[in-house]
Amino acid sequence: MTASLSPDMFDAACPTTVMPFQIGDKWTAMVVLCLEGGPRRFTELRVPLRTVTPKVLSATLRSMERDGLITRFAYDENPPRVEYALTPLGRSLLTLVAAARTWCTDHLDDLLEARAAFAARD
Amino acid sequence: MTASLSPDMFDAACPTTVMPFQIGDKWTAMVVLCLEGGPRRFTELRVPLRTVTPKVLSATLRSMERDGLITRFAYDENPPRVEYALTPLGRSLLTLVAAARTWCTDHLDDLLEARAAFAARD
DNA sequence: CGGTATCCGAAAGGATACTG
DNA sequence: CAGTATCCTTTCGGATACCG
Repeated sequence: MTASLSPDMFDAACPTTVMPFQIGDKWTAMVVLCLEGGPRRFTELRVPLRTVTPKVLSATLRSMERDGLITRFAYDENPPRVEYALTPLGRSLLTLVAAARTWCTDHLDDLLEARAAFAARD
Repeated sequence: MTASLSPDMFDAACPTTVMPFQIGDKWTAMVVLCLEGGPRRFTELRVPLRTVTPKVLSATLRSMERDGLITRFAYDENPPRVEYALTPLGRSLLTLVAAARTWCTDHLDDLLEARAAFAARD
């Protein structure tokens, strides 16, 4: 079985929020990361994505489903159970997300330094 | 000397506008591409970026300068001349832009197909 | 549990006109 | 030439509350 997702999976002050990348909508890349280890349920995703509202998360998921990045499977059970999983297409984003994250960690200091320098002389 | 930029450098119906990536603001990645071959002037950039308004282009350029992606050099001449050029940091984005573009061309068909399928059954 | 409905504020981007 | 000034529309994301 897959381990549960940590509430601390995404740092609230994560440097990547400062960085000039976006894959899909605001939460798309994080959802991809959350699904890397296997299928997840709606509420399960809300744990690491602590501040996302249900409305926005469902919109994100539907848009990702629409684009073929994830599948949505609703079990015919009560209480309801729905599982989201990466498609091969969604999985193909992982390398790109990794590349973007690498760029961010590699160059965060440069960017922050540039901002400080710019603020100083203007 | 560097060849001039073509007005057709960016297809108006470019597939990448459909794709789920964004580097910086809307025009950032295109500016990076425009500057790949060497320094460019404001008006020169407006040729390939046909639909960008001066207000938005100047905001984009200032934000890129602020983040250390480009330099701005104003010659002390009349009529005025200003040149924008990639910094090493900005240049380091080129590989990432290339990776994103590769992903887009490789997977555009998949994404379009997924959208059509989604639209069909809903 | 897995969402939807409604309302709202902020921000991005564009249209148009003007300037040193 | 290289921008700035105003205004305006659209979009995104969040707050809150409710539903099958």
